[in-house]
Amino acid sequence: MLLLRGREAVMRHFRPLLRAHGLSEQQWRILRALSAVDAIEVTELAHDAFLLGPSLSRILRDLETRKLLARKTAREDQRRSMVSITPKGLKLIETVGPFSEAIYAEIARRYGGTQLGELQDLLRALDDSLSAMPVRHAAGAVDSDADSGSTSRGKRRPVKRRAVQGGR
Amino acid sequence: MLLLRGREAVMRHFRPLLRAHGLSEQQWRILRALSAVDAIEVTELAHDAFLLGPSLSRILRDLETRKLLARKTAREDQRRSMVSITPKGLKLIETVGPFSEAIYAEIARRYGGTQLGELQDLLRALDDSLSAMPVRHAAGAVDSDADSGSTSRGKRRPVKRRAVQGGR
DNA sequence: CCGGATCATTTAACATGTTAATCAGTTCGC
DNA sequence: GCGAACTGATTAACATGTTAAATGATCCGG
Repeated sequence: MLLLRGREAVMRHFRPLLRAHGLSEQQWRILRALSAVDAIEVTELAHDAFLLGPSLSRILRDLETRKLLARKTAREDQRRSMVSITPKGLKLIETVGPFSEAIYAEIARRYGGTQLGELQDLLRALDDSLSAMPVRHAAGAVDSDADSGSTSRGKRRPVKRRAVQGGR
Repeated sequence: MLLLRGREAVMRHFRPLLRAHGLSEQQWRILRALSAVDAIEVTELAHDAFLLGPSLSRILRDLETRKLLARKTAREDQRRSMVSITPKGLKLIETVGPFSEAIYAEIARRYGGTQLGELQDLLRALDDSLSAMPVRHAAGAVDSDADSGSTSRGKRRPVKRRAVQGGR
């Protein structure tokens, strides 16, 4: 909960800037990630921008339409699609970047550089600790009621398919 | 970004448990908040569970249908709606709670109680620092292109209505 | 009173999060 | 080579996030 509140407290200061340039946080993360490389696969980009495939897929479609990035399928493996930022996208980054950095600097100034560094260290350590921790699968949970509602989660009708993925 | 990753690292361990009992994170936060009070107004609940009104409104509708909570409009002010948890909701909390606490304890054990405490302190301090910081409104941004896309944000057509709300 | 302002909540509309399913391209065993 | 299995990306379906608008109730100044 504190993590959620902390993130919101930070983003509250960046959102107006991004919004004024027609960007969402996610779109900004994508363009930033792209600006650091020449070209990148979609899966790798999803990792870098911390987005799930479906979200990324939709946003790429939009940003491609807006000509902020370009895609071309890799020649050696036609499943892969290589994404790269366009000059127009780069220009946008260069326009917004300084303002973003100014906000970041102001946050660091208010919060204190030392604390900010400590916080980052602790967050990285948290990530490391928990990535090594196995996820418990809640065996034996009963869930006697999850289907009595009208729009609750987990209500998709099970399609009764085998768990394997072959047979497309 | 680190805040986002940190939160995801934590929630990854809770989600399977909640899911097995037919609950989303948000629904869990709502029930937890309700279990701590007798009855509460929607706006106050939104604050406690850190949700925006519209999200809360939808989820309340669902949880009410599932009989995990109940609503009744306040007699002194019919705009206000008082929300309270039902016995069924309480029972669910009591069922899931111990497992949730076990997961939390395991996280604390792996990460270290001292670090966890420090992290919490730093997050609270961050929240405090930034809540006192004014939000800059990005005056002068040009946004020459935000409307060239097909599904980008901020593209709702302005309805050209007066800003006042009277006249019903 | 009464009509405009304000307040609490919900609805609307669209973007994103999330899981499952689909689709197309590739790999591998035979 | 060919078909089953696998992989990368997208689509589908639904929940939630987010901003604006609508709705109904209360307040308040004349």
